[in-house]
Amino acid sequence: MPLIEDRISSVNSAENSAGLMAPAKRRMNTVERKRQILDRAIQFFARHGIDGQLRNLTKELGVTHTLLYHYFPTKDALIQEVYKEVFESRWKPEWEELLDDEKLTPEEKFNAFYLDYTNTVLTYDFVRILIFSGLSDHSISDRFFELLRSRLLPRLIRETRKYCDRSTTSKPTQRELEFLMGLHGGIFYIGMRRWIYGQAIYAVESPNTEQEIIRDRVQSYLHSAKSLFA
Amino acid sequence: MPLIEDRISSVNSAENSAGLMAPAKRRMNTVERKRQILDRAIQFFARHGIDGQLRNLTKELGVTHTLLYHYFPTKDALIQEVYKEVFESRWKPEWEELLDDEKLTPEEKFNAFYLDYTNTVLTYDFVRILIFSGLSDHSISDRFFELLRSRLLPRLIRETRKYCDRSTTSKPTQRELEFLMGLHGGIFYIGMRRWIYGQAIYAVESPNTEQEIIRDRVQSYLHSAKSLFA
DNA sequence: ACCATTATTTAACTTTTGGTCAATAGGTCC
DNA sequence: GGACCTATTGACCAAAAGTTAAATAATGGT
Repeated sequence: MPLIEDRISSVNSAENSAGLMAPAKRRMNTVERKRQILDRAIQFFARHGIDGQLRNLTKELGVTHTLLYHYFPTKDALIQEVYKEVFESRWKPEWEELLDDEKLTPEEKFNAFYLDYTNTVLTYDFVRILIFSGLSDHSISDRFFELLRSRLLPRLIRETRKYCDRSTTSKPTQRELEFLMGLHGGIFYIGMRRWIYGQAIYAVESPNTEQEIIRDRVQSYLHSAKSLFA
Repeated sequence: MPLIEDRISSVNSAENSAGLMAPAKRRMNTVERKRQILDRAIQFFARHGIDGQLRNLTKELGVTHTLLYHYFPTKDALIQEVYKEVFESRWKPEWEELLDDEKLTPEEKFNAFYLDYTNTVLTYDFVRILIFSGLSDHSISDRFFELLRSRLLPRLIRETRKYCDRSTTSKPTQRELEFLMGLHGGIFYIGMRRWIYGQAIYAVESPNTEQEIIRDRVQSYLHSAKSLFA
């Protein structure tokens, strides 16, 4: 199944055009090499899925596939580390602080949060790996949604209610949550279109447009919440 | 990578409990068998992805994996037919008629359309296969979005403008389209949560809830469009 | 009942691919 | 420069998985 993005320039081709001088083999120190492998593995598995072949991954690195086993006991272990890395490096605890900030209005919080969320989460690597995980063993997607559910959604609902001048004490209703998921999903869908379906979304080049898109939707969400849950 | 949904009961086990009587082997006629294979293949690849193994697929069918080659020249050909089948069987031309119906208000159209769209497109098979395709060769996702873009979006924008009492002649702006994609993506996200992330969405059992969810979002969308694009 | 047809299976081949292990060689320390 | 450490490789294995070809056995027609 050829990937559509497969214009990957064979990276290991440090092949000196002369074709004579020795490969200039370099020995890396352990931690550095492991880091390098992990970084490449993230991109690689994001692109080809977890069924991507180790030999192809290491080709990009310019080493033999057996070298992987010096750093990771098994392919699955590598993938788990990829998952862990992607997952842990993308979740920002600051989001919670932002949403709890006393000095911001609900609208400002929504805008700031979703703009940052878009730039952090809606990346090629993250979106695709999240979905690959969801399609197979759920190992990241479950963890990610659990954080979303417990840390972010309650705060977002609370801010929504604040915006509507409603009491923030009672438990969020399903209807409120679903309405919020409409906004949230609509924004996540930007990443889907961009990194799964390969659609050119204007906002890639112009952060202004992206900001405008989010602002429109947030405003719509909050405004409608007011009349829906009045 | 074990699938989380793997409680598949081995279907071929028509194994008579006695364990004695002959396998009662049946010869199917060509078209019938091909149909059967294709149907199973859709479910199978939706569940396991296009990397699912032919031997496992045919095990579900109770035949040898080599039998596939009697009906399809190669695995890839089978997958292409699966794609084609899924794609063609799910797109409803009636959607266009519905959106063109003179007797319905924009709001009625949006509600009716997205309710039907949800029930038709947001199925296990379709959502997963669409995404598997998007992750690899884009072979269905491109075609699907092209239809969406050319057949549906212009009509939805037109209805949005009608709702806002605006002229429907000029070309849709990016901002309008993006705002619409917010609604659209939010609804597609329902399918994502359900069939990719494996979240229990309330609406599965209660069509009422689902209808309510959609109605809320559509109303919000139309209402906000009025003020955004006034 | 026999024959031709073809759906289906059996056996086998090939390539791919994760994984092992002993051998090699780059780097560092003395 | 020699010795030691270990990053890196090359040869190899076994299981997995797509594919082929010949053998087998239902089925339908006469």
